[in-house]
Amino acid sequence: MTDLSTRDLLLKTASDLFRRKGYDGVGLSEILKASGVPKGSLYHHFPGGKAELGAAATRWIGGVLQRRLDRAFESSASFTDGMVALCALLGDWVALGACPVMSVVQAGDQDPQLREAARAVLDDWRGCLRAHAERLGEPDPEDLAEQLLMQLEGAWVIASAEGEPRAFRKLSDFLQKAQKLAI
Amino acid sequence: MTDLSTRDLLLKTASDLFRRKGYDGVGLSEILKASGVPKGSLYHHFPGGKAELGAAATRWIGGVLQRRLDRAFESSASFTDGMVALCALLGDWVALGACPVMSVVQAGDQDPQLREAARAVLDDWRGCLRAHAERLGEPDPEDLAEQLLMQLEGAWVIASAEGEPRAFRKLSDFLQKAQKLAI
DNA sequence: TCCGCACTAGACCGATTGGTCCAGATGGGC
DNA sequence: GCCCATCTGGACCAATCGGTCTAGTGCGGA
Repeated sequence: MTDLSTRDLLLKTASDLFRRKGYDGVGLSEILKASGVPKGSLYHHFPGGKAELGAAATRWIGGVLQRRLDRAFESSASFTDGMVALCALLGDWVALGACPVMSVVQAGDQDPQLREAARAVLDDWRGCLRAHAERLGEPDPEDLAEQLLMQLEGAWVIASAEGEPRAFRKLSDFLQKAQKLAI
Repeated sequence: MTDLSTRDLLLKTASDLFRRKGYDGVGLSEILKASGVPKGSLYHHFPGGKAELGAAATRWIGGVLQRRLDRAFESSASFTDGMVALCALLGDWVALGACPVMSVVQAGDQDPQLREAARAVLDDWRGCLRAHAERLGEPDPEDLAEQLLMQLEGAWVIASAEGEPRAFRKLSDFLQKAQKLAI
């Protein structure tokens, strides 16, 4: 662990490419070329090869995004405000790629590591949403977190297919409208 | 067009495999072996190769699923009832593979046909939901369709990651709870 | 100074990829 | 009976796949 940079560079490059093209859509050679890291280094840091790299990259980018999620909610006065901020953020990032979970789930058939990494990221995000819902005084934070995770993932799929953040803007509108009705 | 069976067999086999493993996770050889169709026939029916087959298979399975969607709503007294029936159906089908849209969106980088097919399927489904919402007397069918499409896609992603239909059951519960509140 | 370990660098491997090509089978219209 | 178009069957191709292996590099501690 003396050299964080090579390992982290691989994680960042790999997760970028996986999110853009999907796990099976990216070859190791492409990751190596983009990162400038030779093959020997990859197999030194990830002896399990592509599958281990894929699982690690998924968890890594999952953690990065979760920290952004936390920040969005911490600077918001209500849960709805936090969700609106999050939608704006994810909308701006549509061009950077799809949801990291979506990028690896279908490759879970080949290697259980990948499916497990995807599950773990979803669980973390759900727990994170639940905690903020509870903190901001929402009733039934468990169900609210589940429902919003669903809507976020769905918006991400649609936005990726359309290549533009329209779906996230729509979701943002829905949430604000629902809040107005509740007041 | 004398022989529909070979072409249709290819479409069915390909969409099955693509939904299970993703577009880039399936090789042509696997499709050919599973269907028993030789390579020459594939390139006769789909001169554009894998991309054309992928786009056609996506639209084909999209149409099949839309017909099931229609049936679920036609035998329901309210929009919520239709959605609940649809959730049950999709929940039972989780093992059959992910959403066909999700299977090809990320491969849209390689070939625009695939992205366009994914968009077209989403548009069809959205239009279909909107029509049923309107027919069943829902106010603002446009937005309702959009929101439910989002939730369905999100539930599908989560259910695929978890390998079980829990997410669809949750979505079903949410919709029924929301209906009770509105009454 | 020199040893030892963590790491880099990339040549090399067999398997598989998507794609091309053509020889043959088939069948309906003349 | 013949012919042409449609379709099938599969050999063959270069390129790329993920993975292995080993020689070399550089640095920290004894």
